[in-house]
Parts: sequence; C-alpha cells; structure tokens
Amino acid sequence: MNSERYNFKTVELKWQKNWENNKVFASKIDKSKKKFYCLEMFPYPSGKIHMGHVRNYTIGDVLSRYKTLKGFNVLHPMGWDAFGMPAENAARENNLDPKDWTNKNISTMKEQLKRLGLSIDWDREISTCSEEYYKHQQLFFLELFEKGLVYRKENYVNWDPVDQTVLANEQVIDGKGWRSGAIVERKKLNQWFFNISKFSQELLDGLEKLKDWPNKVKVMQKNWIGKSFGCEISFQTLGDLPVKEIKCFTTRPDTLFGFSFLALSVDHEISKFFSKDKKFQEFKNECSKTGTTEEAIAIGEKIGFKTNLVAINPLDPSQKVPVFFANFVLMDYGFGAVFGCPAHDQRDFDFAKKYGLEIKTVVRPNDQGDKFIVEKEAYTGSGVIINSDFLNGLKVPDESIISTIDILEKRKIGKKKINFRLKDWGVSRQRYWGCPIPIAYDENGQVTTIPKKDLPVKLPENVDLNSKGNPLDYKSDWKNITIDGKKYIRETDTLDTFVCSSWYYLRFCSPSEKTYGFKKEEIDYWMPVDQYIGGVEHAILHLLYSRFFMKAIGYKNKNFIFDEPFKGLFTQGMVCHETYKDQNNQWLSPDEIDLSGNQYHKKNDPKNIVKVGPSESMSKSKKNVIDPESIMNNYGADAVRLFILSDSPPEKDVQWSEQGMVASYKFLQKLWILHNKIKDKINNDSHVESADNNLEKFTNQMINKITNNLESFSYNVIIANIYEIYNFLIKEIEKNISSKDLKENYKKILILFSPAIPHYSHECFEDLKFSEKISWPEANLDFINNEKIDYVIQINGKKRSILNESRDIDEENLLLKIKSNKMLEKYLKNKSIMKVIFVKNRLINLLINE
RNA sequence: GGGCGAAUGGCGGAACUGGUAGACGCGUUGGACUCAAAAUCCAAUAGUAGCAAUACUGUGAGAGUUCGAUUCUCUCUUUGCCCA
Repeated sequence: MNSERYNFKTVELKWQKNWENNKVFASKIDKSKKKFYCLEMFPYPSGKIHMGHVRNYTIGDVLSRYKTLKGFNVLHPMGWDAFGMPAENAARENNLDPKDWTNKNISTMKEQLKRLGLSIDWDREISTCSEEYYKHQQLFFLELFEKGLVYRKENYVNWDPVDQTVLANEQVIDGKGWRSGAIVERKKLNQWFFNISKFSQELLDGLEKLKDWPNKVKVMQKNWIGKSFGCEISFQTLGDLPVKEIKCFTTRPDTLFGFSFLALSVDHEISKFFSKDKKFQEFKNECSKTGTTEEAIAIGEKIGFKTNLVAINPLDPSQKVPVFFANFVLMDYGFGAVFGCPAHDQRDFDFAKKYGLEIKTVVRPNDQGDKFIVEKEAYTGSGVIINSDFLNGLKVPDESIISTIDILEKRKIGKKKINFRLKDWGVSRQRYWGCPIPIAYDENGQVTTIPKKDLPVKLPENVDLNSKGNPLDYKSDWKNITIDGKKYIRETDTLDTFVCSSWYYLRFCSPSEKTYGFKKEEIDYWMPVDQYIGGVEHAILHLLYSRFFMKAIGYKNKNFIFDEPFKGLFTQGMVCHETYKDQNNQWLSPDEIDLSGNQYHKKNDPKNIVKVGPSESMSKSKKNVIDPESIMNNYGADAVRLFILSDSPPEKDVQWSEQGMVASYKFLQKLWILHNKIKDKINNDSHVESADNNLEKFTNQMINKITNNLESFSYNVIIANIYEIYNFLIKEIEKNISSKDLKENYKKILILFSPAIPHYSHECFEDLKFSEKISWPEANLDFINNEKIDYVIQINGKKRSILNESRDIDEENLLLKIKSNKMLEKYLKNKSIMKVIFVKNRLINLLINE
C-alpha cells in the first residue's frame, strides 16, 4: 500500500500548471449552454493579498467550479483596481514611479492568487491603470457629457490646506487631514459631476427587482437615496432688501403654526446682498470650519446670522418671524432654506434656545392632553395637532401632512414635492494617479472636449510627485495643448477611482476589444453578472455607482438592453484575529508572542506578559494580520481553502485560528490515507458482493445535502459534510464492499469534494485512473427516501422513544407497534389515550390523561 | 436618536416549510502505542441526580399562540452593523 504522505507542494503545483497550460478556465461564448457570470470584487494592488482576499476569492471559486460541473458556461475573470492614492503615496515615499510600483504589486499578487488554485480565466485580466482600459473610460465620459449627464459646478469640498488637496470624507478624521493632520476646511472648487440624482427614482425602483441581493444592502441604498415626501412653501417677506418671497422645502408642513424663524444657507442667493457686509463674511468663514458631512452638522454648534428680513406665516399672516442665515442649512438640500419649528425639530430647538426665539407646541403625543408643552427637547413623535386653528385634531404624521399639503395647494401657497437625499457624484480628484479627464479649457476658461480621435489622453510620465497639490498642475508640457491650431489647457483633475470600478464588469466580457469598452454581442451573452461577491463595505458607493453607470450608458441608447449590472449579490464577512499588546501598550503581531502555560508573553522576554484583546478585523495598524503566503507555504492552498470555508457561514465574520488551520491540514493527510485504502480495495477486487447498499444510500444523501448547501451558500456546512463523508467511509471501508460499488460511489464523492479542495480531488481522481468527463452527480432520491424511518414517539408532547418503522406506515399500525413496545408500556399502562397527533413519516404525539 | 440584524455547550457553529436541539470542527478529559514525549489511534464530552437503565432542566429574560416553539407574535435585556 502506498503510505506516502500527501505532498501538497508537488500536487498543487502540478494541477495549477495543468490548468494553466490547458487553458481549462478560458471562457468563450457558447450559445448552446446556459451562461453563468461569477464575479468577485477585484482587488486594489496594494502589495500582497490578504486573508480577506483569500476568503472572498475562495467563496467565488467554490461557486464557479460548482456551476461549471453543473454544466454552465462559466465566466470567472479577475483584474486590478489599479488607480488610487496609495500608489502615489508609496511612490513618493520610495522615489518610484506609481506605474512601476503598481505593476510590480500586480505580478506578485497574481502569482499568489494562482497559488490559491482559483479557476480564473486569466486571459481576460484587466488593469484599470492601463491605457487600454482608461481610453474607453474617457470615451464613456465624453458620451455622458454629450447626453448631458456630466457637468461642472462649484461645490464645497473637504480641503487640506497643507497638502493642497481635496480629501474624501473618509480621509477626514476628527476634522483633520489623515496624512497632514491639518484642520480640514470647506472650500469651494470647480468640480466635475455625474448627474446620478437624475436617476434617483429609477435607482430606488430598481432595488425591488434585485431579489438575490441581501436585504440589508437594499435598505442601506434606499436610505442613502433618501426619498422624502414633502412640500415646497413660499413665504412672503418684508424688509429693506429687494426680496419678496423665499421658497422652502419641508417634510413637516403640518407644523407650520409652530413657525418661529426662517433659516437660509450661507450660499442662498440672498447672500449676495451681504457680500460687502464684514460681519456676514466673518460668519460665513466661521461656518466653513464645520465639515460638510451631515454628522458634523448635527453635532456641531448651531449658529446664525440675523438679517433684517421678516417672513410671514402663510397660514397666519399676523405672524411675522425673523430670517437668519444658519450653518445647519445646506444649499444642496431643498432650496437651501428651511422654516424653523423649534418644538418639533431638535436642530431648530437648539437654535431657538440660543437666540431666544419662540417655541410653540403644535403636536401632542397621543397619551397627553391639549395642554402639553414642549420644554426640554423637541417632540418629534406621532400624536395629534394642537394650537393650529383649522389643523387641530389631525393625526400626526400621515393624516396631518397630507391634509396640510392639500390645504396649501388649494390656497396656492405650496406644492407637493418629492425630495431625494442622493446628491450628484463629484468625480474630480486633484491627483496624479488616476484616469485623465478628456477636457480642456480655452483662454477664457470655456470648456471643450478632447476629440475622440485623440483618445486616450495619456497620463504623463516623470512627474514631480513631491509638489504640493496636484502634480499634473506643474506638468506644463502636458498641460498646454493645441487643438485645431487653438491653444488650450488640459483639465488636470483625474477621475475618482470609483469610476473605473463602475464598468469593469462590462470590460471583462470583451477585454481586448479595441474600438469600444465592450462588444454588444459579448455583453448580450454574458451580462448581467449572475453572482457578485464582495465585502459589505461597498454596499453603497461602489454598488450604487455601478448601477448608475449602467443606466447612464443605457440612457438615450436603444442598443444597450441592460438595466442592473448584478443579478445576485453576496456580501462576505471579514477575517478577524485576536489582538495583542505588550506591557507598554504597543501592538504585537501573532508571531511576536509565545505561549507559556496559559499566558502569552513577548518572544524572548518571558516577563513581558501580553494582554490579549478582542478579536477584530485584521489590519496592519493593529498588527493582527496573518500572511496568506506563509500559510500557503506551510499548509497548502487546499488546506487554507478548507479552513477559511469551515469555521463560519460565509456572510459572517470568521475568527482566524491557527489550531483550526492545523486541523484542516491534518484532515487532508487523513483523507489521503483513506484514499489509499480505497484505492487498494478498488484495485484488488475480491469479487465480494456488498452486504448492503449503505454506501450507495449514504452517497446519494450526501449528494443531496452538498448540492443544497452549495445552492444556499452554506459553505461551512459543506465542509462539515466532507468530514461526515470521511467519518463514514473510514468505518465503511472495513466492511465487505464490492469494488465496483466502491468505485462508482467514490468517484461521485471526489466530485463533491472538488469545489472546495480542487487540487486534492483532481489528484485522487487521476490517481485512480478515472478518465471520464467529470460532471456534478445527481442524487437518486430513491436512496434518500429510506424504506425505514425513525418515528419520534411523544407522550403529552415529550419525546419518549424513537421507533424505526417502515415508511408510510399509517397511524393505526404505528399505534399497534407502540402498544406492543415494552419500553413504552410504563407510560401507557392504565391510561387512556385522549387524542393522537400523527405526522406522516415523522412523529406521533399521544395525549393521555395523567 | 432612527433603520436593519443577531443572541444555541468551554469555543466556532448545525437544525428542511413549527416536529429527535447541539451535526461538523476546535478545546478538554480518559485510554492505547512509547523508556518518555511529540505525532497518531480509540473513547467520553450541554447541565443536574444516578453504578446504570433513566429522569428532570435547558436555545439571552419574561409572556403568548400551539398537541408540540431555537423557529411564529408581543415586551424587555445585551450586542453588531448602517445612518444621524
């Protein structure tokens, strides 16, 4: 008998070469087969793959391999989200070219992914920083521009005054720039925008169609789009300015009788009358110090600047209230003007307290009388309208809002209006390492597009990355161009990298198409993505932008028949690990510590006891990362795959455990010993007949279980099923089994193993000289529906026994069996059965009187 | 503060449409092998009582529906994520 240990190093390398050389995963259109497009979120080439990638791509690989075995024509590509700031920063620090840095990382990570044994069609590899990719993106930009979906406007941004650059919201930490530490300012800049808000309603409606998306992601997108139903109201104004009317948007017109001030954004058009007012300019500066996020505004102090305008309550002309500019009103919500009702809005309440304004209660809770008064905080709950003349008694919120809008419309004071929270997508980044925007400006600053024949606008090489701000601004030989003999200056902003990832799934369908981003014939076959897999952190931005991009390409374009890019979405959990700190509160990595007894201490320093912190998502800053490469070197790809799948359901976080990893490795060794026993038995046919059909029955049950678990993403249970198969076979192999039965069933079992541990099962398959085409086995249900069934016998609802009786036995016969059973006699002696609940092929419950 | 989810042995987790709670793995304990250890193998492993068969309790807490609830409904506690 062959008792060699399973050598994963040679086996895995052998199969990876085999798959590569034979182009086993190359995909092409085959209209005779059903297609399946499996896509995992492509990685940013940061240097090395991390455990999160291992998990993400293992899950996708299990699915791809399963679908292939099921007979689908599978597209399973991979590429690189290769533009972005880390490359620029790393290049600056190490005096490199971002391109070289990125390409080096790509080749390292590609090798690592190949070592995981992923069933990827590498012929379709794309990189968003290649000209081949971004030239098509520039063309899309121009097409959207022509369709009016791209525009330029001034907008507030988070501005880092030291680094001279715009920061994304997530790069602002406690109001400071993440790299410079400088206090972030609000600054107005001319920026390019995609008109995503034009599709607000469609993006909202589209969510209904996405049946295979996790509900929580749909809810998050729904909240982000933020449709609100309300009313625009015109307020007449009095005062010494040439302003007669101010329009507000409100979701609470029913509280209009609680009106006590009107607040404007500092950018409201009325502000132009204050452009020479020094105090107003000071106030405006003060406002610019609060961030642009909704959270910053909610937490920050509410401040106002009183004008001498007075606004009139349209429902009660005798009521006249002051008009303020206020820092909590944003220009891009509604009309940049809100009416203040302090009693029923906390921000208005804080503001009114500060400036001594009236707080008039107009809603009481259901359990309070009409004398209810708002005192310490705003009341925003449901209830009944009070102190509001003809609105009194209306039920808050639904009835009161609808009725009030009705009244306002009849009196021509207001109009029903739907408002969305979703804002247009600012795509300008003052960065070098991104896709150039194909735009130029003439001497007067007028916009012109770069002619399509001149695309791509290539990123220049040899730029000075140490300059403050955008390096492209200093690249005058690149910046200054001539079009048709006329001088222009290029747009130096580059596109947000989210633009690159908004259409890459289309490019995978036609990765080498020269003239356009994709070929119609190819996307018509492969799209949409049947299963998209990635982290939930992209629930809003990336997934919403991608959905928008599909609608934008399809806008005014009858040739483009798609609407939603991702039919199915799966969000996997994170990979976590315990955290360690030494006595000086410094983070320690897992290989910097040792175990002695039941305590950890710093390596080579037994007195430095290590404090064990909670398990958290692996991150470099906490040093709780495990490097997949060293794990693959020690245990092999199949063992890593086995472990990463086994310990938790894929949608939940998983704890990395060295013990669990070792156990997976050992299991494969045990499985190999079992394999060799089976091989011996198959090859030394002793011509015995199997004593029973246990093996066949078991195999069919497992086919059924594993198939169901694959379909429902219960990949952790599949691993448990593989262990069950081992536990069964290791006992069964000692019995008399015919070699024919063993061969037939074991062949199927190896196929069941192959999505999770492909190298191993291919090796076993070949080792037994099985040569036929491999396809997913079908469960024979005759074996699943056993002829004998364990019936649960309950007496007064308590389980008292289990009787193994024939399938489809009826109540009467089962009762006879129970009555003649000695174990059950004591429960039934001298008792009468009052009622019998009989569930066919499952259980029987006898209700007896005590 | 609002929205969505979660809570099952020492740990990670199973349990189809309400029908045998704890599959599978880790850990622990005992045993075999060994001079010894590691590795490997065998066995036990929710709690309480009992030599045992067995009995009772048990899926965050409390109620409800039901012959029967981890699963459905309500209230509460804790906790995670998203938004504010």
